[in-house]
Amino acid sequence: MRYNFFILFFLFLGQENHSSEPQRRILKTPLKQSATSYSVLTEIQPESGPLTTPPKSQEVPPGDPWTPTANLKILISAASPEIRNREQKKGLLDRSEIVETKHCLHEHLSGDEYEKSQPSRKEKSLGLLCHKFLARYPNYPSTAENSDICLDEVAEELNVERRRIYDIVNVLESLHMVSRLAKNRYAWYGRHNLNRTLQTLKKVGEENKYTQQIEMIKKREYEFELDGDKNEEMVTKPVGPNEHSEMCFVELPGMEFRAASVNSRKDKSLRVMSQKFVMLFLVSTPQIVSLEVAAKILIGEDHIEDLDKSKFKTKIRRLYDIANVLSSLELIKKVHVTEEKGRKPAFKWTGPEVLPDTKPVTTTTSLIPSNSAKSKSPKEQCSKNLFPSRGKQSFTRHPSLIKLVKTTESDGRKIHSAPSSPSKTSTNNDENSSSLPSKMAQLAAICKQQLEGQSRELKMKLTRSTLECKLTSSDESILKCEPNTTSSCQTPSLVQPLGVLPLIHNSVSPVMLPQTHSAISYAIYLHPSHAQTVTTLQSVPCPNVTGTTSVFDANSKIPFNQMTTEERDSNTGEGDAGNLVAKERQVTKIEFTPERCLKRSQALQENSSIKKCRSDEKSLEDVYTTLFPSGYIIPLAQCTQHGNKAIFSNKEKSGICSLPHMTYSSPIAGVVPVTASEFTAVNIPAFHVTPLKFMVSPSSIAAAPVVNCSCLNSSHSNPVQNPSSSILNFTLQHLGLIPAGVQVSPNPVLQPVPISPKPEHASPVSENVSLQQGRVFKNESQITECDLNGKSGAVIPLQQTTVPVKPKEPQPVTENFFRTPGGPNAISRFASSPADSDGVDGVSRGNLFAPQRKLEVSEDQL
DNA sequence: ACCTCCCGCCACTTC
DNA sequence: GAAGTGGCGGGAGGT
Repeated sequence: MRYNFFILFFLFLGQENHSSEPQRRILKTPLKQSATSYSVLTEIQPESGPLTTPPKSQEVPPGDPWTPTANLKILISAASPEIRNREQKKGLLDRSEIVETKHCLHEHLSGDEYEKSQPSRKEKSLGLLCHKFLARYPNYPSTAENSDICLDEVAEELNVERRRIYDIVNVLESLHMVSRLAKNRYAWYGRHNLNRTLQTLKKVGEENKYTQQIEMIKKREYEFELDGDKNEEMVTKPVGPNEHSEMCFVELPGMEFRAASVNSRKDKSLRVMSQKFVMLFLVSTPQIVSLEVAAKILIGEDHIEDLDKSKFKTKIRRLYDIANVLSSLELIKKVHVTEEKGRKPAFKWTGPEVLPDTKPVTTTTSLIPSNSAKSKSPKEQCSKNLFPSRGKQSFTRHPSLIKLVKTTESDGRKIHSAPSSPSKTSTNNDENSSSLPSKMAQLAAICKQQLEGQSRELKMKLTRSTLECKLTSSDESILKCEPNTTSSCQTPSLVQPLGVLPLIHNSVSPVMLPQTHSAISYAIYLHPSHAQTVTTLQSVPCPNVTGTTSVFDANSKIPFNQMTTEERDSNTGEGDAGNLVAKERQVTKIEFTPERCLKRSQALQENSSIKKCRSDEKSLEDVYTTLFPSGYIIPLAQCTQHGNKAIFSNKEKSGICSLPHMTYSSPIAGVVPVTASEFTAVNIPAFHVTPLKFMVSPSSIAAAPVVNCSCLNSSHSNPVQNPSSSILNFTLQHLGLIPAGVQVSPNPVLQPVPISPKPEHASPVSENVSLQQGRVFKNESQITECDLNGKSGAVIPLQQTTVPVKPKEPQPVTENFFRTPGGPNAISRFASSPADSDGVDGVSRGNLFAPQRKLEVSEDQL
């Protein structure tokens, strides 16, 4: 009997692989293209070897799924339903025969054998089941094909409970790959709608500020690490403006749910979770999301009070379910991020790059986060203005409202809906890869526009605007809120509601304080964790990311540090352009005022052992350099060339840019008071991975353009060339600060030993990382140069907050930052140590204040 | 011990 | 009331 199975299985394989047309016609539902089927089957039966020799189950060591016995198991579990299906239709077998076959199998095998012949747990996984499910249908079904899915049929053919099919279908539904037609029946759309859906999800995710939420969660995790159990509630506490939001299912026009039952459970359903999960990937850079963060965000959005462990576990379970299906769709891939805490499961987006939707009307969802309308902060007001035309903010998902609108639109849209017009959607994202040249051109244009606009703007408002605000100049939509942003940046009295504030900061942002309090200009560096990092790997706040967003376009580059090589590779081309707009937008949302910093600091650190914050403005005056729990106030005048020199030389010594492993330091910093002299004295290995953010005094005009050149940097095609240097010169020339043809050395000090990306190249880190890092350091150099040139601009290590700075006077707070291996004393040791030959150590040592998390991303087979 | 996630109970919804 | 859906969490297989 077992032989019969193998024979039938081969028949099955042959049919699948060749996928003959007659065969397709026989089936009620369209078969997937042979390629896919083949891959699926390959997975099911990969190189199993001599199938002609039926294995004896006893001889096979258990546990190896690809042993002969495993083949048998697979045969039974996977092939049998298919065989039955096909043979049924061919009239060779009927159901009774199948049953009989199974029965015979059972009889022929002993209890133990039969037990072993049963598919293992793995072979019954949802992922594999989903593979089989997907193999039944074409990616892009034609309209001629009958794409109805009968759940009963499928369940029977796949030999699973219908319950499992629901799991799959629900996720597919969230991507609009299927839609429910009626009881027990679904329509298969394949991937026709996928790109639209992803675009929409990305947009909604951005609007929902998932990036910031991720950021906050990571920050809180870090704080939790620092402060122990005390802050547990903070760690799990939902964050962001969406605390009270119940984001609902995002629908596409023409894809509305037809069953009320579905609608009634939408809010909790796997569908919504799935969409949110996908959103997290789409708004993250790199597109890696850990289950933990995802679960927290999803929980946070539901109910703040339901933060017990069981809820969390349940969420994780559901996320696994979703992830399995998404993995089968090849949209995500399982990876692991390794940090100090240990190895954490995460998933990496491997689906199509999702470009910002340029045609909002066609992809506008009928749903928006319900909280949108609730926001009243200036920030939210500003945010509202970003999407005035869409009117989405005015909607909440009320079924009656939505249905009213949809019913009128639906029919018409359905006519044009993707399922019936594959060619239309096929031009979308799936072909994104082919649009790279245009993307690059677009990117270049954007950068150019930015540069020009910024230069102009800089001259006019140099002393008034933050660099971040200026960066927005190229973003049309952001411009609308610029007055707000600008004024808020300058108006210390403008205090952001605490609940919203943390989410506003996408990056550590230097803020120019009006020199009303003292003659000293201050740069305030907010907590890096609010920076754009978001994207990043689970609970691995990356200083690079957090610190540089607005200045060095860290969004697009720093995250590279955290990417796997594969990811970096895939991102280099398409990612930058695609993410640029979003990144810029995020950058422009930064609003800082001293009070905000203080308030925010208070809020964030309230339960923290880090209580260093001087939360009155007086401190700004009285304290040379005032410590902020989440940032620094650094008198620019004190950030002397001297200090920078020390830093740079140190970096130089330490082989700075080396970042061989996926090792990242935490962005969390800023709790250590740092004076200029301290900076000077400190050796900062952390600079290895710490992008700089620098402050520009009103009189300094050279630095700002450099800052604004981040986009240029990002588009720079030559990773070896020092982009910052070129940009610096270009900018200076552009601004008329130096005559054309004159080249300014970024850093005379370092000139003899140009900061070379070589160390980075030597490392496993990709060129992107190297470029990024090289750029960062060059920027530092540039800043130094400006300072040297007598401009009062100063370079302030942004994440230097994460820099190992040993406080002159021991403060309790700082203790928290010396938990990293080596302890407080290690600072001096590290400081005095020569360049770290290995970038990893350098990084680790450098981040004495940060949760020294060694982050490694490994990819697993799901 | 922890990670994964299958499995099926059972509440809710629809027919 | 039966059938369809799907939330949910126990607990077992896998690592």
